[in-house]
Amino acid sequence: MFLEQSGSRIGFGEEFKSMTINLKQLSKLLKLSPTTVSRALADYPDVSAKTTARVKQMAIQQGYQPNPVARRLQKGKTETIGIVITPEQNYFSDTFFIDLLSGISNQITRAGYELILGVASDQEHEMQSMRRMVEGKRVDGMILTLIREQDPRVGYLLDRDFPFVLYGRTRETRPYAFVDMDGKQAFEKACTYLAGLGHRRIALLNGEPGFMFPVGCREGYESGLFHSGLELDPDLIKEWRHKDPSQSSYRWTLELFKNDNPPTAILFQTEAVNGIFKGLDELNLQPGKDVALIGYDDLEIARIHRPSLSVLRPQAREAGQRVVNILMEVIKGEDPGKFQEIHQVEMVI
Amino acid sequence: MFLEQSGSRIGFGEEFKSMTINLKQLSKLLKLSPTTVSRALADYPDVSAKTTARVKQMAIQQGYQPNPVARRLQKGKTETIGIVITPEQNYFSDTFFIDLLSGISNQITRAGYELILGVASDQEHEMQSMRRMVEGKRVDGMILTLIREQDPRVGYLLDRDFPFVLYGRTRETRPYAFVDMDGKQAFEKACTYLAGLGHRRIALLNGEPGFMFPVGCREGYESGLFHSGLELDPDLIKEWRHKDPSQSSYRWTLELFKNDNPPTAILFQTEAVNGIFKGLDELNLQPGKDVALIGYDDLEIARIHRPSLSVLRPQAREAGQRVVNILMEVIKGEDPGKFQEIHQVEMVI
DNA sequence: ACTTTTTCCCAAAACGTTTTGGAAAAAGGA
DNA sequence: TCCTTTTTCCAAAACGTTTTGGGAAAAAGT
Repeated sequence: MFLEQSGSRIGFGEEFKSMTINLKQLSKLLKLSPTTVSRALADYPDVSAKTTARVKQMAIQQGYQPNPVARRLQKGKTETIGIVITPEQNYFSDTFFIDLLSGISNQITRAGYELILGVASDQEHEMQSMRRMVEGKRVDGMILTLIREQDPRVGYLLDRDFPFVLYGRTRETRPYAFVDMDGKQAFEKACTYLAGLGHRRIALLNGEPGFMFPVGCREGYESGLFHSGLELDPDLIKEWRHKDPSQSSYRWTLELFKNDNPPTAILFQTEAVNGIFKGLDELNLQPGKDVALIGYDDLEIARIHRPSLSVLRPQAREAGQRVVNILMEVIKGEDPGKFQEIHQVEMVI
Repeated sequence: MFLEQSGSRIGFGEEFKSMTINLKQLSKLLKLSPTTVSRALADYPDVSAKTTARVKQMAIQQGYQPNPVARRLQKGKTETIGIVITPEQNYFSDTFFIDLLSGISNQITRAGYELILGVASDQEHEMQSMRRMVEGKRVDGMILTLIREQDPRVGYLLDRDFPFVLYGRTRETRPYAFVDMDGKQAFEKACTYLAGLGHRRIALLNGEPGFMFPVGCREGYESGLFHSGLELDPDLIKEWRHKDPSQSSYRWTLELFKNDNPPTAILFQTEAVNGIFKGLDELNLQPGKDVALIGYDDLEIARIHRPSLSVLRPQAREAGQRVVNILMEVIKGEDPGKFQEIHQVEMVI
């Protein structure tokens, strides 16, 4: 008996392949019209509770899954969201971006949507990839990250009234939806904290101008200095370049300590971390001991250097989920201007 | 005159939105049947050269793009490839994975296909995400990365004869398509190189068992030792864990130097790099000077520590392109067993 | 001039859903 | 009993392509 049962496993592969049941086939099995079956599965009230139950049971038993392509055609939606990333900018230097992506992806799946990914080597290809998605009717909405102060993508999408949400902000007068981290508040908090510890020479190793995020960071830094009664010294502000974050931040670190009155603390973003460590190493300065460091992002390197390093930790996963929820509303036709969120950033000492 | 022309820019936004021309509308414009227009655009020989040209010109002028959803329904293909990544394993610690992804994405776009991305938090969700894609008829093929020795994903896909290609290898007797890096040869080369420099105590900080890649690395390491006439010392082989590559490799680094006869060189993969540096730092050992290091992957940290560090650099981008090309063949019905490629890895001193 | 071939085009069907606009049957109200 | 309302179902159309299976006109062959 038992042997026979397990013997039935022979030819299993074939069974798997035939598991793609049609709506029509399913309705034939149930002796109902495709219409009724479709409506039963969608819980329409105009099909009796009894048949609804019967239909659903059979659907499960037969492993029926509606063909998404057919549904999309009929519904006139792609049920798809697009995102384009660029490798030249070190998106992936830490868990931060993958956390964001994780939040985005999971929420999209929960909505029954798909996430399609483009990888572009530069700004031009980035635009090209996005246009393919938008003009090729491949997505219902776009998610934009790593936003520049002047970002042509935003104007492009606004011009054709195409749904999108920014992770970040840009300089644009027309209303648009975004979720942003409060870099200003984070850097202000960090700066004030360091001043409270007695630091009088606090450096900022900031991101490249042109991108929006460093703007807020600098504002927060300056505000933090001001509220702590410290003077701003332009020599303590350096900007690493996106092309080579490590190299440039390494050089700027060395530069900072050529100063007659060198810094005792450095504020920075993720991308600069390796360069700074290399620089300090070369100068025989102990991070966290000779120089206090606070970085923006849940830095792996911070974790392993714990407890010598504090971090400003954005809730990337939650932000990603919000971005998707907002995008769904915008796709439904809600006014994008209603969705402008600035999330607080936690400081972990 | 000119003023009038530029005046026509008013209401441009509306024009953009109406730019979605239909095949039917296009054919009406051309006074042709949709059939002919469709066939003209697809370069069928049974439509005259003259009309083909006329159709194409009008298509461009009107910005016509065939609706991909409709095409997919008719063709019975999704024109979509799926990939699932998991954040817990540090995919993104270096440019390596983004390079691979970049190669994959670009080649997929070139084929007119789409790449849909799943992000799974663990092995179970990884499987779940893949099943959604496969059983939900959302993709024509899958790409698998970070392969385990025993990988349930491979069995699953083989069972239902679903097209897929591995980046990596697994233990499976049935034939399947893969592109793999020759980790064995790479580590053998590196080990031999170090021995040639006079190193007699070479350590291996290897990946977690359970994954396939470290298996080859270890084979190469042992083979390299053997051919250099060096004896294998089990105390010089440590394995970092995927859960916390930095922490575990940091601890193992310290452990390695507690040895009465400590190593003078370390071989490792990307993920261990931060832990090793932290460990060496704590031991006051200069990387590249007191201890020779060779890492697998085009490590950013290696680049900034240049020239103190050598690397084994996989051609990730090219590999990604190959994976896609192979997958396309498999989708067409080619025998997957024909496509089993092992790519050489370059050593950069 | 008549047949045969070639060239060029098209109407209709199909892909698998969902939505629209009823229609039949059952129930309720007088 | 007859009319109205409610319940429950369904046929047909639609979404925008591509493919199938011709068919008419023009060109070529005899």
